[in-house]
Amino acid sequence: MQANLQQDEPRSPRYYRIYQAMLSDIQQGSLKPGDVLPSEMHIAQSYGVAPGTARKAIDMLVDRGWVERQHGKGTFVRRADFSHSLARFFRLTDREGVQLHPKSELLDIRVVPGTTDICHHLDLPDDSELIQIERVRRVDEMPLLHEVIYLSRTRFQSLLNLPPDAWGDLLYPLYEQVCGEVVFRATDTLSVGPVPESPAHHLDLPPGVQVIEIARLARGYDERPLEWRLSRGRLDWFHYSFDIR
Amino acid sequence: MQANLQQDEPRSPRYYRIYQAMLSDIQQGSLKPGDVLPSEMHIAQSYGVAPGTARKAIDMLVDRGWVERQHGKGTFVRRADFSHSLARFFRLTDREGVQLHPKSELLDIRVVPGTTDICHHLDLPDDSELIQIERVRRVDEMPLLHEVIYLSRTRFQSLLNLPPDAWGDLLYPLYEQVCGEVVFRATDTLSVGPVPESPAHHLDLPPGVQVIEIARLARGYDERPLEWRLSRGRLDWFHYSFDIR
DNA sequence: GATATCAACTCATATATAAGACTATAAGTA
DNA sequence: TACTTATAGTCTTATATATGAGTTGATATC
Repeated sequence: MQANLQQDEPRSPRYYRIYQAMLSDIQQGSLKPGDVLPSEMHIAQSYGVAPGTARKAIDMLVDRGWVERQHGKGTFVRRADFSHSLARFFRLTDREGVQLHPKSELLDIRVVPGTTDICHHLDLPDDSELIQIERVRRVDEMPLLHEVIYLSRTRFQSLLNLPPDAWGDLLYPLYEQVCGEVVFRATDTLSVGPVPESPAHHLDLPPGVQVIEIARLARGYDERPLEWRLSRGRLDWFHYSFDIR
Repeated sequence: MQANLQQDEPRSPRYYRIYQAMLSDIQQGSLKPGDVLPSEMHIAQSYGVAPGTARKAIDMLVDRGWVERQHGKGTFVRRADFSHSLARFFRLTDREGVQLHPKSELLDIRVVPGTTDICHHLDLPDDSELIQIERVRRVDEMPLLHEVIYLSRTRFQSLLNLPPDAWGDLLYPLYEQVCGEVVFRATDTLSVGPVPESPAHHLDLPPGVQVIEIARLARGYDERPLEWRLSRGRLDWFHYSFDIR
């Protein structure tokens, strides 16, 4: 798991080199989500540094969202949670303020030849075969979002053999259980454009009206792109807040 | 500036109480943007703690954006910079990739009776008088954004006497120089809606078409609301990206 | 006068150590 | 059995100290 510190880089602080070494352990998969790290004392001893130095390296991993500390128990590789990601865009609470979880309906799954730009997003050769998944997300039977999802066929092959009742509301846990691919972070890009006919139909909208477009590129622990998706939703439900300083 | 630590709260760490004390100095204005903090050694001595404890308190201020360290010089109260805030929403680079800065045209400034919701945003009594400013932001003469800005009349009175040529492209430096009010952070809320007639005219759009709406609440160092503004812009130029994990 | 050196101050990195607080398990007791 | 207590392991807070590195201004030298 750990090795002695290389002194290849001329002068970077010890805590930074330890941070890089532990990050590499996580990215290469020798430490998986949920795994416990060695204790701070063990880390310090195995790298031959003082406890404070090891702790500062762990601080960096915590700040960047790679691991979580639990007082009295240990430090664990963090599993990202995207289960509330739609709540950023839509008011998903009932009259009592309780969180509502959108339901998912699988419309279609098939293998398609990848377009140039999607393959480019996914770091794949231009003509790679992709798995295309079409879904509708609903709250109280009201259609909220139409999603088209693209995955590398070679990495997600086993999704194709999945029985229909195995598809839950969330995809990322499925990716992990069925394909062993774990999403660590994602980049969402918002824009607005006219809705094509098929999404319009599932959203109960006339084709061509403006909808919010949420393009997402999801990446694994090794930063490699795993999934690209385009979600479209009604504008009148949409809002998004964020702080700047 | 500093005082001995109160032990009012039964058990919070020393570094946290020092953080709170220094934050209070900033929020109350005894430390202003650009001011240098006492050195880490001085802070440690004046609070009677070890240097590492004082440094951890400063770490918290740095992490939260209140101060900035400069190696060899000191630690300074940070001045927030909103001059590139539009670049988050629109591609503001020319063909060589150089940043373009939108120009501002002042359309109107007047005193208006505040509506209930705007006064509520600004933490003012329901019928307070407000200063209303109307502007257009342009890039290469192309209208990008129409802004309506609301300020408390009592706090921003001196803006009313400002000669037209004193208005630059950026408002926040003006607020500071003319009114002594400094913006520290802001919350932007994105939505989409139909454009009223007056903004439509200045954006070269037919009234009623959908536009991006950016509602901003800007706050000072003491967290009190200073400004509420509603900006509207063409949808076809708009996009916004962010990371989630 | 122009340049180089030094000294004092700053933050940055690192060590070694101690005691507190939280968790889980094992051992003891009623 | 059910409850309490001890213990070992973990992260957390805190001290005291030393050395490195960047900045600035004063001083010395050419």
